[in-house]
Amino acid sequence: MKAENKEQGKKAEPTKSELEILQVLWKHGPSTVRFVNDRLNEEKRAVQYTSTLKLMQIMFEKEILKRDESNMKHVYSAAVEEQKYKSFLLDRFVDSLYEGSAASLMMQLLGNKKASKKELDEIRALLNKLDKE
Amino acid sequence: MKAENKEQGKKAEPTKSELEILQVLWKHGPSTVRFVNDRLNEEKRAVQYTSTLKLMQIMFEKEILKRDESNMKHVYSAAVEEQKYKSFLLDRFVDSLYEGSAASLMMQLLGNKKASKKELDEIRALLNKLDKE
DNA sequence: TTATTCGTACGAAATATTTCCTACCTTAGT
DNA sequence: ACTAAGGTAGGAAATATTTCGTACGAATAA
Repeated sequence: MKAENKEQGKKAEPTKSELEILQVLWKHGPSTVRFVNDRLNEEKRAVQYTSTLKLMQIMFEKEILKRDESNMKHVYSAAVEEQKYKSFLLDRFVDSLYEGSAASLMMQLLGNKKASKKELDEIRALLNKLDKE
Repeated sequence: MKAENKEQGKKAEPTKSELEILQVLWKHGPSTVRFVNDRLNEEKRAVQYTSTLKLMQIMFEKEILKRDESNMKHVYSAAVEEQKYKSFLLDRFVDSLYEGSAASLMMQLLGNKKASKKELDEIRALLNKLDKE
């Protein structure tokens, strides 16, 4: 983290660990460190309580998380909106890998056959909807 | 980098900087460090020659890059295939942000209106093609 | 009241990534 | 032969990220 970011509280690139924490908070809503840590240990990997705490404190300083300090058990929540944030990450991903062409990315996804028939139908429906607008 | 990875030459997560170098090599084919460094300075940001050199040497050790040492000017190339590698990164991206649902990602992309009419048509064509299979 | 439990804060270490300095070698030009 | 230009290698430092140990305060049970 550059000093610039720390001081101005700019949104920085989330690291893998930070993203894991965000996912827990988006999924379960405002949570204590203990809760988040438990979820990480259950769903991801072994990690000490204070490691999770520290990371969440850092994310709070970076303004990626908010927290309610009125109780001893601080309750954290994502300061960034899930959809907006994912859009942002997605755009950056598309830019860095596909030079900004969303279609290229989709082609690749479709080519990967990662989507089920039902999903394909949903996509087609959405395409048609976009067409009419 | 874990010792494990260094010793076994496993493919590790590419960092932002590493990805930039890969992009240059994918785009221009086998290149010298000088060439890659020039492209980075032109297209991305100021960076010293030896920084690029070092990074490419590290990537070589990690087996992300290959190199031809028969001449004094080593010629580097990507050891990973562009499409395969991007697929791999894309899958990981989908897994980490959309719990593996490619359709969710596409919905979001389409919702973002990042695709032009022409691109949408291409996508529809691909969808139809997949349907017939 | 006392001890145990559970919380936060903070510092430091471990790990990873990125950058640059310096040494030295080879090639090309004079 | 000598010098300049440009190459590689490798170490060290700077920066970033992640993890954990320790200190200590607040709540709770005995």
